[in-house]
Amino acid sequence: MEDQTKFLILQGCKLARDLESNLQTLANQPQTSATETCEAIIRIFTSALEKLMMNINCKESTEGHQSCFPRLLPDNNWGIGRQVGSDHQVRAKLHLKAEMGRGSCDSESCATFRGLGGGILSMEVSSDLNKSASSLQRSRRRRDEGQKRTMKVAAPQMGNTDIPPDDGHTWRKYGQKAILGSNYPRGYYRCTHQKLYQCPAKKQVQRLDDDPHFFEVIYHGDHTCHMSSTAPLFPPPPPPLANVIPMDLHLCGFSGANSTIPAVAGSGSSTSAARDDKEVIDYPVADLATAMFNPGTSSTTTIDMIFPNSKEGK
DNA sequence: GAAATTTGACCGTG
DNA sequence: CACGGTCAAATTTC
Repeated sequence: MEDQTKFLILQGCKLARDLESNLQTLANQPQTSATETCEAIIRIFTSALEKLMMNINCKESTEGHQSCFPRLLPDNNWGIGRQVGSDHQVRAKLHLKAEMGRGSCDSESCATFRGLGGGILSMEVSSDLNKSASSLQRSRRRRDEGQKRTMKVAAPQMGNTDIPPDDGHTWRKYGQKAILGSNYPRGYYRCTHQKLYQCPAKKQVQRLDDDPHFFEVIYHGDHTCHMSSTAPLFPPPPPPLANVIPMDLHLCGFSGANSTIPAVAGSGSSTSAARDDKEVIDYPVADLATAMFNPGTSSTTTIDMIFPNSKEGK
């Protein structure tokens, strides 16, 4: 069993122990607290199971890379990803396949959880450090050094549906391109504070061809501008062991710099602690935050928990 | 008037 | 040479 899988299982066990120890407390709280914690546990164990299954499939089939990826995106009632088909998605898929093809699947971190309230449905972390240095020399383009994180984000169904949900940072659009084979243009954003703080963070946002309700958001580089934020949206490149869970935990980053829901993020010490201490998992908070940013997404479970009457009146 | 966005051009990579 | 990432001038928004 690979380290990441062990890590997932251990995290699940820890969360279960926490639930056990806090059961009396939770019993006196709204039922959603226990429910969400249970869901978080299920999510973690499901991810562990997926990774275990993925390993089996990867080892069973020499061209089994193809069987790896779809298992990461099970089409179950948790509403997570689907098979992808458009060109750019195929490219992303091929990228992942290539990465996964190097030995076992743990050469990359790839994790998909339930919709987390309809927000990020899947996430892929990849490092391009292995690219040849010769391709990084000139000033323009192909400067892919550093981490690349791909997220699938549900588009808001209210308000401006043309932009993905706020991720807690301020971005400045510097370009837009029509992408061959895609129906929707790709937007290029960099951190607003790029000049002031030499913040290298960038992101690309593109609506998915086969599911316009979702965006593919690709992040490049980490924020070095932590102006009003107590912690970066994404931590420094995590050690391989910590790639899966912590990255999802940084959904808490949605309550970062310019968050509109500080109260939620600050409702417990676990959110900020999670950034520094990977022992702490706070999926419910992430769920809450994401759900609040995505009030009308396909995964209504969490939002329904928060606002039982949310279905009506929208 | 500053900041953000738009958009055509430029340029590197494959 | 096509494609895609970035630049930068023009335009819009606040």
